[in-house]
Amino acid sequence: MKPQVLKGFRDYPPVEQIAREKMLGIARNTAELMGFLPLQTPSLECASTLLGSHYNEDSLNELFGFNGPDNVDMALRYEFTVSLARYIASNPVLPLPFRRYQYGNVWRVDKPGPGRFREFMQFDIDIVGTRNLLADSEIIATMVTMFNRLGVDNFKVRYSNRKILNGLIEFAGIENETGPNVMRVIDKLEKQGKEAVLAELGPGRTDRSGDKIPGLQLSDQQISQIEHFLDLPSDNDSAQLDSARSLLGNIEMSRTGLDELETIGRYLDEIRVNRDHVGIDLTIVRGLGYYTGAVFETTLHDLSDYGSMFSGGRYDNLVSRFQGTAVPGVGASIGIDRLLAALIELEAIKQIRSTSQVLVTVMDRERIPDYLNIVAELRESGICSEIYSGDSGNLTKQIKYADKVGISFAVIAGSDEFNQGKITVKNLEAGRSKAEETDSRKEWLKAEDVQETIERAVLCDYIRSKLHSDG
RNA sequence: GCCGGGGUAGCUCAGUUGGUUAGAGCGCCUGAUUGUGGAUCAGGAGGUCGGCAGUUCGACCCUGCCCUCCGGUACCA
Repeated sequence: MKPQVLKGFRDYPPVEQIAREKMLGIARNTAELMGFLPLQTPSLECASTLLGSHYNEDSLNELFGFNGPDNVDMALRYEFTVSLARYIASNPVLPLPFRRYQYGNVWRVDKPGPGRFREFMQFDIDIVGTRNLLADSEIIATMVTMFNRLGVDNFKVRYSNRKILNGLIEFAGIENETGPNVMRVIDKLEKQGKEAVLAELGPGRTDRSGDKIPGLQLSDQQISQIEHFLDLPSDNDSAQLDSARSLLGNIEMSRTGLDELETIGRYLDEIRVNRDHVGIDLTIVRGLGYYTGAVFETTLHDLSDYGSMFSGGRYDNLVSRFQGTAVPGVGASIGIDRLLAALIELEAIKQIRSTSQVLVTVMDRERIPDYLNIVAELRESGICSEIYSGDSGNLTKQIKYADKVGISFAVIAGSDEFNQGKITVKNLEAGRSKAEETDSRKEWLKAEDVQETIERAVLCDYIRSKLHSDG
């Protein structure tokens, strides 16, 4: 049968997975540096837990659900927030606020697109059980710290507050149930442009492929009020606050949102977040319906077409489904694979093909015990290494293998070396650069520095020093 | 979901206005070199032309349906 992977799923080859693990390690360390606790929850949850009040045919089709063992309806999680809510509801003695991070795969039955899959990894940080804006500020500070530690410099976390726009919607006389749709449409501003957004607020539009997109049918006056808001100056934070206040200052809800933005900004200064990396952007709304306060997105200036790398916001009705009383929270989520693609593109992360640094070749099968001893010694001294474990092969084949999989050093020992208590170490990296200098095979094979025969006793020290000098 | 474009060797693609034996580059394997990678040279393997059905004396090519990939767009708890 033909080997195939499921639509929307993919393999992560070693070269990618090595980089991914490295990046995840940095993300985990940063989360713990900022005082978040690790939590893992099951991949499968009860269908009723995941869907709650949204349980209907449409939502059921959007996740991987089935009737499982013991006749239980279950589904793969599509995010972590519901599981977090369930965890909190079922652990009433949990000290609040609860600061947790969680990462892992989630699954959605979306149409796969560029960089978009049905199984993908997310990394979430949340602080639940508090309305204090210190929590919002901590989430943003963590986002900034994480990017810094990932080696990214040219980025910005932009934030706003849903209350500002909610106030405007109320003021413009837009019906409550249309509110979320307005948010959803404004969220397209960056991708589709202002004209498309205004058209969708009104009569609708036709997209590039000729498909019709229905509009929200707002009145011209309502649309122009929203347009006015979107046109507010966007340079510095205080200018944005001032102009928004003069436009919406007499709407109480908007005023509250603006005050909150100001407070968060102050906290961010005091917690020493670099001002270059955070800023207010009143056009940030986020498409999802459940945000109630702060909302934020992170873009890389060098890769703005990649979209937001890390985004989230405040939700104040998290756990009500499970225990009646709402638990407020604020959090953010990274799309790990999108970020990895970006880090590779920016060369912020090195692509390494092999975990082994040394291949111990097997030249003489009678000497296998000696070769095994050499690998053991290398490993004991902390050098990642492997013995050539192929079925057969002359030295050519073994060196070729090391070259192809990207191992830097080959240890070679035959009777010449064993009789003299020596060992030969070939530097494949050095050989790679030498190859560019000459076309003559003989010359290349003889090149200095590519290979050295040393005392057997100093093998580990020798390789360690070489690894160091290579960086 | 909707609109559009593709599927020919492991990869990137050429090709045939329907005709006998389907090609290239790269990659892969073997050897020159069984104690040494790259380059070079010599040789070699690899294809039900996405699937099924139809039209035809004859289909990789035409028609229909399906699968799948790509681009756009919608929805997204």
